[in-house]
Amino acid sequence: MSHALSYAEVAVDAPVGPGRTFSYSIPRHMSLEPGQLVWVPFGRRTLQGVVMSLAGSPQVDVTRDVLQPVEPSPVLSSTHLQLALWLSRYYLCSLFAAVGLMLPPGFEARVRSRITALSGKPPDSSSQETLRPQSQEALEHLDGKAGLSEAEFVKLLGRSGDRELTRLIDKGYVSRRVDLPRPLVSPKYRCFLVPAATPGKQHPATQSQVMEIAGSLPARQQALLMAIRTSDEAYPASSANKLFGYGVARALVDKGIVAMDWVREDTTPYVTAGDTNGETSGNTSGEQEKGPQGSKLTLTAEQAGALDRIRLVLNDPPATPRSFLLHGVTGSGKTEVYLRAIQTVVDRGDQAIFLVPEISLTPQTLERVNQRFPGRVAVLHSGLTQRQKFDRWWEIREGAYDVVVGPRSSLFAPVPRLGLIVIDEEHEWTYKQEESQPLYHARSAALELSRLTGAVVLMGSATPDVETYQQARRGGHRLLELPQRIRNPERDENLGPEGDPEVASEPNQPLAQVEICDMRQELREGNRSIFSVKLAGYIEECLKNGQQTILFLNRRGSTPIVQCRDCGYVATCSRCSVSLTYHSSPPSADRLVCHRCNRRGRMPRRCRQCGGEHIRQLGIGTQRVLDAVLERFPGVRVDRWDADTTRSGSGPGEVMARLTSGETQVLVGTQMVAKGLDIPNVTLVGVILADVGLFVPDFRSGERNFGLLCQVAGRAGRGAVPGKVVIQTYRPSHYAVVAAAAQDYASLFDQEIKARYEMGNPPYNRLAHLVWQDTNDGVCQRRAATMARQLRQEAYAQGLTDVQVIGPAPGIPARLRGKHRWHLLIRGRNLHRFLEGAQFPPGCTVDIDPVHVL
DNA sequence: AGCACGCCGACT
DNA sequence: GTCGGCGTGCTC
Repeated sequence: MSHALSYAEVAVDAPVGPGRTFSYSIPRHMSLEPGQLVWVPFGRRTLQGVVMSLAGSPQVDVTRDVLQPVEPSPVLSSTHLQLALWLSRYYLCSLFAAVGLMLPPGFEARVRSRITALSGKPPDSSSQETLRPQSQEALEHLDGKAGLSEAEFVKLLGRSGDRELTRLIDKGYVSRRVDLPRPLVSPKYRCFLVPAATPGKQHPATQSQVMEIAGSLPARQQALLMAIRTSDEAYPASSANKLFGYGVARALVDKGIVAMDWVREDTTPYVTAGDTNGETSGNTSGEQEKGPQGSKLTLTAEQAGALDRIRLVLNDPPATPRSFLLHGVTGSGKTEVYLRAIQTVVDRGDQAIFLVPEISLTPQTLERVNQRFPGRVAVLHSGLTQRQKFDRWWEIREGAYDVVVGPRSSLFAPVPRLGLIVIDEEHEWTYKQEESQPLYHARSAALELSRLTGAVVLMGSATPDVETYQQARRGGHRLLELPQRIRNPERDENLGPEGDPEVASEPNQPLAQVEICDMRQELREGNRSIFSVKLAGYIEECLKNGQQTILFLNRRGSTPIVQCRDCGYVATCSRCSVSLTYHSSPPSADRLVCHRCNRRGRMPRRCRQCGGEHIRQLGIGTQRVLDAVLERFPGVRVDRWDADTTRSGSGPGEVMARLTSGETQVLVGTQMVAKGLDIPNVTLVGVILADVGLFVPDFRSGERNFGLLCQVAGRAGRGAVPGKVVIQTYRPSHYAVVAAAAQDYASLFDQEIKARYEMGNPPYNRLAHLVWQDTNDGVCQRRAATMARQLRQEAYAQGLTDVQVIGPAPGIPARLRGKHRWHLLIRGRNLHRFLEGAQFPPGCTVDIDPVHVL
């Protein structure tokens, strides 16, 4: 055989550039395969890495050996390795960071090094005097001990202890020993004893043969054999040791009479939706009866048409594109289409991944998936213990489930034959990871995974992301429209009293009646209260009829925006057309600042548009709304639900309970009340001030507010009485408000896409968002500015006229956890080619395709 | 991330 | 003169 591939290209757990691997030699008699997790030496350290590929020759002349594999066989498939490579290059993160998304939970580990004293003899005793007293003390502390962890010892050494430690090691006072930890969680096996199929190696044992052999055995072995043979269930090896003594089982195994059967322990029962419901819903009592596999429901013509088109692509592997956007109004039966598409894949022996924005908000959807595929659904969520996550991972890999349901990270579940990826509520920004590297979007990653595997992607939404919708219109996805609500709701058959957001709760139930209320007019008529005459009247009526009201306040807009109360004008940056932010404290006291390009201006005393003097910051807190309710309607039982309530005191459970029981007459809340609440007795929803949030200096604020207002409006009138919605605003003509009131996605899309085109925002350009954070504001700004200069030069040098560098500007919030933030936006048509070569310094995070640009 | 190498201010 | 600050650069 020709000399084998004796080098491994390894993605090392170090912050190195995108796609970068390091070459290691594979020692003789160690065999490695791509996808294996290994320990490798890296500089002075020992780190984990993943073997990306094997090679006949290394990248450099001198290589070091792979130390050892973490597990004997690969943990990642070649598909996942390719996906990781794509993620790393696209999102500009280290290859290991990307690979880390796909590793079995609990496998990532760092070495723990221990410091031990070297017995007595410092090589040259003259150096004894040069030791710092603190080091002397630390060394004494070490005497007679088995050693200290490196961290503890460094702490003992005091100031710049790490440097002192290397000196002590070099001089031979102490030594550092590294142990490679086993994975935090490793597979747990239980050993069972079974009668051997082939005693005496060759011939299958007949009953009499076994009895014959048994007869000649020592008494204890005979007894154990009988126990094993007569046991109804698998006989655990642990009982054998306990009851018959250690080594008895061993003897039987050695004689080939009994075999050991290692079974991976199933520590978790199959999940049912009940596991994840928590307290979010007043659930159906008792066990849900397991429905038949198929549904008795007949599909509407539209649903059937959509499903046909999906099946056509499922059955035609070369067909492209392999992605669908299912645009269906609330109640149009999208979930039924998902379920049948999944059924098609499952019937041919493949699996599906079903992504949901947030597991706790979708109990009804979970319930339906579980009913359709009883016992074949793995629900992944943050409530699982490490152990449970780990076991679930291996079960999925072994093909124990047909459907994996979960949040964005579930996309990387190791399903063996992926046929379909469903992305429910495709527009939700929880699909973008924002807190830790890689800052990936599950939708983009799913599309890449589809390219790699041929799996079909099915995205659904009532209010699609305008970028997705645009791509669908351009042929990038196949567009499926479900414009009609279905007439024959299935709630009575399949669901508990909580109903289903997909299905109208009453046949032919009308959408709530939405009214826009012009607060400028109210002011002109002398009404300075936060309630319009109309809303106040409706609340009163609602109270009188014993119905409940939800008052919604957009909290996202805690940004101090400046608005004219007479005409609704909002101060915006002339260059960026995002709203300006009012600064009251020093460096730019009483100024308006653009948080995109950092342009600054004076706070106007009069409105630029109408000359009026009622120009001021807008913003109302939940507490103020609460007080206003009590003032206007004394004695009314009013409750509050926002981030503060959730964190402290009476949790959301109590708030929910009071609302469900009908005790609460008026609920004041933020974002949290917009999603999922389904209380039939809520007949009125008031949006206190739609303008807040409409003008957050982010180009997506219009789109986002449209979605939010649509959702809020959906909270009213879910019972028998038709609902009413009042949207109060100083800008009644704003396209997002008008479109939301009419529940008209097409209109929102047309205007939004035009604005995107005019401002050069996505999808017409791609974006990268760079954020610096530092305790020192000046340092932070300087670094961002230096980088901006370099990037502009580079773009100029490469002749890329389409690349723009915007900023730096202070972030929003300008300080976060004690650190100042400055940010920079890079925009361009072919942004990726430009960013490929760029180097980003530490302290700066790069967010490709950001969903928030603040 | 660590840990080198390297170049400037305050101390034995 | 050194010790030690932390600014770039490399680790197969």
